[in-house]
Amino acid sequence: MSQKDKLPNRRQKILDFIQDFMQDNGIPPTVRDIQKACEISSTSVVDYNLRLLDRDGFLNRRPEMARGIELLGASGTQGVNTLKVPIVGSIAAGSPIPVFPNEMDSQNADFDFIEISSEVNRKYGTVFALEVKGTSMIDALIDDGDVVLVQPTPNVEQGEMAVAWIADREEATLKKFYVEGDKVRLQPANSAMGPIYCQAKNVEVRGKVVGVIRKY
Amino acid sequence: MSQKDKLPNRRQKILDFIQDFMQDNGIPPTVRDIQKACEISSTSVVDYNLRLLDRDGFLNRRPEMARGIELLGASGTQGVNTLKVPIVGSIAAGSPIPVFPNEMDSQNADFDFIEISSEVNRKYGTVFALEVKGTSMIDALIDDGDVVLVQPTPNVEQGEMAVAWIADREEATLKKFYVEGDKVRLQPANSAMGPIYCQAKNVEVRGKVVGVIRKY
DNA sequence: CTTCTATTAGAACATATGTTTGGAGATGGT
DNA sequence: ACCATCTCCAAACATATGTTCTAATAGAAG
Repeated sequence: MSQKDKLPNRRQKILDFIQDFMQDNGIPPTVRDIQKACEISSTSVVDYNLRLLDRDGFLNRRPEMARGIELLGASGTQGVNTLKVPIVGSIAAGSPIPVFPNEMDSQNADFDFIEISSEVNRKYGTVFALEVKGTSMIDALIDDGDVVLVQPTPNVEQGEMAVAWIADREEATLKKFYVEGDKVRLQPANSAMGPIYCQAKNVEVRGKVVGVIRKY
Repeated sequence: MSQKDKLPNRRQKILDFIQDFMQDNGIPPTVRDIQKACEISSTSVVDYNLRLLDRDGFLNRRPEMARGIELLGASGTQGVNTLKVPIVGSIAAGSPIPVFPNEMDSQNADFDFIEISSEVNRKYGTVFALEVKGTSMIDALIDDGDVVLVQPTPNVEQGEMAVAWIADREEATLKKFYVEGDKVRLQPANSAMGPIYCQAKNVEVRGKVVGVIRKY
């Protein structure tokens, strides 16, 4: 596939910050904004990393233009205030997860969509949606059939709900995420189900849950 | 009310250009961008007019910040496909409910808003939102702090979640609704709480819950 | 006609911000 | 060890961009 080699830490941090900054301020940050926020010693390092991010297609840079950073990655950086988020599939403990929306073009008719306000997009960046199958997260008040909004990010805090990919099983699950030493505990929110323990390197966090939508 | 006095030609032109520019480029223009586009002889004139536009509330300027223009008003922030629904208040078993949004004008700053997609509006008509206080509906997977979307309607099916107004108590509650003969049973979704029985004519259904939104 | 305010002008100024340069550590392969 | 490559660093550099100063012009008000 494409380069899904996890982005270098610093570059990921830069990307995340740009996204945050644009959510908060509506305009892209300057090189020096990034420098301060990511605690980078020199603007040239920022420039260097931005160039690579540009080369690898994560963003566009408009030369010699103040705040000339344009984030790429589908979901249009501006304009319309409603987004159609693909419900890329369903997820439950033990069920396989389908393709991931890295190169998803919104035209693809194979998926259902859910309309969300761009407020979500401004706040979390590109998100996708998964329909929850089963009641493994019932104690977290997430029911069968609910739709969870997932922000694709490898960074999850202790105890946050996350979509985790377990490499050797080739399956994804929705669980609360805990790092315990070099292992990872994937905790269902269902008293009838036990946690899963994995080697940390065997688990890849695909994103975290930022919202739940239920329709009656 | 405010100055409907038509905006001076030049200032209108500037506003229009800023809007167009942001539409096309995703970021605000510079003073000099405006100067060229609007054929203004000097940047100081642009600055002058921007200051007035700022003063009159058409935009915000962030001092000494490149491209620090932020359009205000209906023009920029609000899109066609998004609605702002007032969160008219909170609701819980036993709590009084505030004014109802019949003649609510969206200007009223007393309320928070939640942005929803117009899809909801198409499907259910005008809806309003209530923040849920307490855990009286916890068994229905509605937690404290969740926001429920309510469709104002007197017609509720057996067992649907509804906002009920109990006349003689002068209070509103969020409950599951059951008609039993000439009485009405208002059933909390919390095993620790018992149902309320009322005379049917004493209960007025204000609307039913059509959705739940939760943010983490 | 004065006086005041609103607006325009041109130029210079101050700094915010993108870009470049030369070099130094890492790290991995040969 | 040596070389290649990636990454980082400090400092300068160039210019993009917001801001200010002074003066001129046009109406409106008195």
